[in-house]
Amino acid sequence: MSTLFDPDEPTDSRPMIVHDGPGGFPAVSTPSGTPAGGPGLPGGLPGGGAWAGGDSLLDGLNPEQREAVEYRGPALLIVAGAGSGKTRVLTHRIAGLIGSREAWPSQILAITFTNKAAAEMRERVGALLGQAATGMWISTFHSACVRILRAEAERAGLSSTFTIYDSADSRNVLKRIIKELSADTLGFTAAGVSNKISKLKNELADADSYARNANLSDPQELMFIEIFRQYTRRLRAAQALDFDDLLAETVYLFRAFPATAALYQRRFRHILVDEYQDTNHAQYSFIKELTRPIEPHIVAELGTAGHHVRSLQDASGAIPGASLTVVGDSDQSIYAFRGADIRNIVEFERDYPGAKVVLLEQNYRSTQNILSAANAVISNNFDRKDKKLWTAVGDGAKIIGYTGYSGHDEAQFIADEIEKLHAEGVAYRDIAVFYRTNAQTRALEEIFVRAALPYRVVGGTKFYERAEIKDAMAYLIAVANPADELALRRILNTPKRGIGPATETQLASFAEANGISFRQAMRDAGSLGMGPKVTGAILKLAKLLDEAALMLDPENPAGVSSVSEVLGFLLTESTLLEVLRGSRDPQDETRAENVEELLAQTKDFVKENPDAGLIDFLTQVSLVAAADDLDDSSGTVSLMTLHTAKGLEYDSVFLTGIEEGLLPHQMSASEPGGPAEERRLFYVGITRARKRLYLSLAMTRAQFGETNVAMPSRYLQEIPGDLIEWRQSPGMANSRGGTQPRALNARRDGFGSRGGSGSGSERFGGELPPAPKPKTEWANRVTAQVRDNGDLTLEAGDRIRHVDFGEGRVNQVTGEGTKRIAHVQFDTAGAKKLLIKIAPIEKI
DNA sequence: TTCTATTGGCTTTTT
DNA sequence: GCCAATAGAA
Repeated sequence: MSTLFDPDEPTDSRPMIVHDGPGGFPAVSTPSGTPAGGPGLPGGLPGGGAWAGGDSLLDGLNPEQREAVEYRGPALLIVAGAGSGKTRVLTHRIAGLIGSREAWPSQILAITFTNKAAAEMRERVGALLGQAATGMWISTFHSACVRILRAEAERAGLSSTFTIYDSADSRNVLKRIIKELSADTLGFTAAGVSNKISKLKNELADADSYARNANLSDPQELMFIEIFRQYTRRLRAAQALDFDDLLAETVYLFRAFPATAALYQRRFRHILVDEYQDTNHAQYSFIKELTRPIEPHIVAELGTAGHHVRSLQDASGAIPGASLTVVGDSDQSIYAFRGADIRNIVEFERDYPGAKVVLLEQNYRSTQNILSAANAVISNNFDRKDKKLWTAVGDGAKIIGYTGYSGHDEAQFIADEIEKLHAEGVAYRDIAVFYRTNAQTRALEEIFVRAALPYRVVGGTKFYERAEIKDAMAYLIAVANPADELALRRILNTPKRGIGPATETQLASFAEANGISFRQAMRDAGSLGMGPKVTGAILKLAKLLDEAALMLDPENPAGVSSVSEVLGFLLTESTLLEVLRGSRDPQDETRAENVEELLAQTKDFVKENPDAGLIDFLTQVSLVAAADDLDDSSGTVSLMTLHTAKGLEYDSVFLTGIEEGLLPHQMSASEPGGPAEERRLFYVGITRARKRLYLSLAMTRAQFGETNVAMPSRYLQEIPGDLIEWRQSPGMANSRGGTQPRALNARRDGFGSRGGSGSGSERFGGELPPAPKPKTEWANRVTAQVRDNGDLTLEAGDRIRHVDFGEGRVNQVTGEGTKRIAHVQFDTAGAKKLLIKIAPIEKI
């Protein structure tokens, strides 16, 4: 073990202890102590010699991957097809930079889109380097920005305790503004405005810059600008930033204060960005600012301020821009709707002249059949660089296709197939079901619950979006950031304390009239002349918050309490938990459990981050994403949207709802480039599968409680027919139950009539789906009502009748209480597992 | 003020 | 077919 000098934080230079890592990191200190990156350093790794134990970083990499790991220069673009091992390349590249002593860990900034990707990268770099990984910034765009903004809050004109508003919070604020301005009469909705503002902020526009280019004679435009202004003002007043502000404010900060930017430009010498195709303009600018060279006079300033600059300077006294590595695949760009600009990656070479480009096309994930399907689909997108994924692992199983009569029938097929796979030894955790819209989960969940299939929905209504969690969090936010009016209003009458909207308005106008904060107005409620009961309630709440704030005050002689202690105090004193527990609404029981879960989470947080405070906890919660809480070790099938599936992989993948109107989605049709983006989405879904891929659709789809006819997706015919084995093709599904006359359908030309290769005529049975009549004869019709069989007892040998599957014999009963499962051999429908409590069955 | 009943509006994807 | 917002009654 030895002590190395490391120019760690931009504001101070602390020595750092480097331990011998398990990988045998050589703890040899360089007396000069400056492996500072940048030009002038010898390229390449010192012959793998930096790696004890002889296992070179390059072992097991193909030539292109090696090149991507070894290349040294100002800019590198790695075009990485799906499953081509890009995370491996990135982590090895980072490990190489550090292992060869070209860079200190603290000089590395690796950016990903999700916390999960960041965690995985951190873990893998850690495995390669051991403890030496400490000090690196491996984080998402958003958390990197939060970190910078909190550190530089004063410069940015913010409180370092600023709150982060999620989209629901923003919409709440907008809703109030729209109501106050009566903008709803002009057709403004909170969601619509929120979208537009978000788009503008992603383009680094604000209300003023937008107003400059707007047509001011248009009342709609004028109103929008007014809403935008008010919104900005209110967030400022509440010391709050929305998601888009985090990026934009950081860029503004860097542009306004070159010396502040220089701190980070000096520190981060190697910047790596994952999923570059999904960057929007703000994110692009953030990276652009960070890689900007530092001018000599600012370098001199830094030097005088005691920052370590000498070894970084070039002949002119400037510090050259950091080296930038970006990884991406324009075929996997699926966030254009959120402002992602594919040009960022397409024009990278023009943007960073002299950039090196490495192409990774060998796929290590999927079988050739899956890749062929993916290639075939994506090749229909013109204006793309041709790129063909290939693999050495062989064809593998065919893609399985299935057309259900309804969404429930489709779900039943999936449940059955999953059980089959499981019986063959595929673990549940290696199976995933993808869909385009969250609404599709309903049918899947209904069937999965009945089939007693262990599953979990990734994303969807997230834990932290639940009302009761937001309530509890609002208490914490109100303590951390007293300026946050939104949080205060939220908890004002939760739990019910008799403070209605009338009182709320009174408080707000009192605050405005006297130029005090809402919180102060609450403290002064006594002088408002309201009823004693209401006044008392307000004062009690204000006192509670003040007491909680005191618990966190570093000046408090009683010592500083932890986040969990404060939350526990707030929950008890506010009686929030007590009220939920005592409620007669059965759902409140779950809500109470959720709040208790939150409390448990704060305890874990405190344990894992002993030095972190309330603000750190709130930040972490604000930035967790859907895919982040994905627990790989859990033995459950994962359900998620195609969007959250990006970056993940599973042995067996079910792509559901491959129908017109769903994929491509109705809404995308009107947008320019919409259908192409939807195709990429389909491509992303296909390429998640390692061994088995299932494509399923339904002939009718319930939507808004009405069943509508669904047509096979146009993308389906782009897959060569011989790659798919149809268990039930759209044509077969259609001809079920005899030959009824077929309705001519608009999409006829797409299917069957086109001469496909080989099995072309097989593909959809040659004909198109008719408009199916909602008949009860369909298999697996599921009634929406939740059945309750009460304490129906079954045991092996019993015969039962199932609404859909007919009669069968119970082979075995497993599980306990409400989770008892009957394993039934049906006479005609085969073997099924059923959850006894709710399955539509009766004993005979 | 709070609880209940009814309506209306809605669904694309998310850091 | 669900949720949230609204209106009306206690």
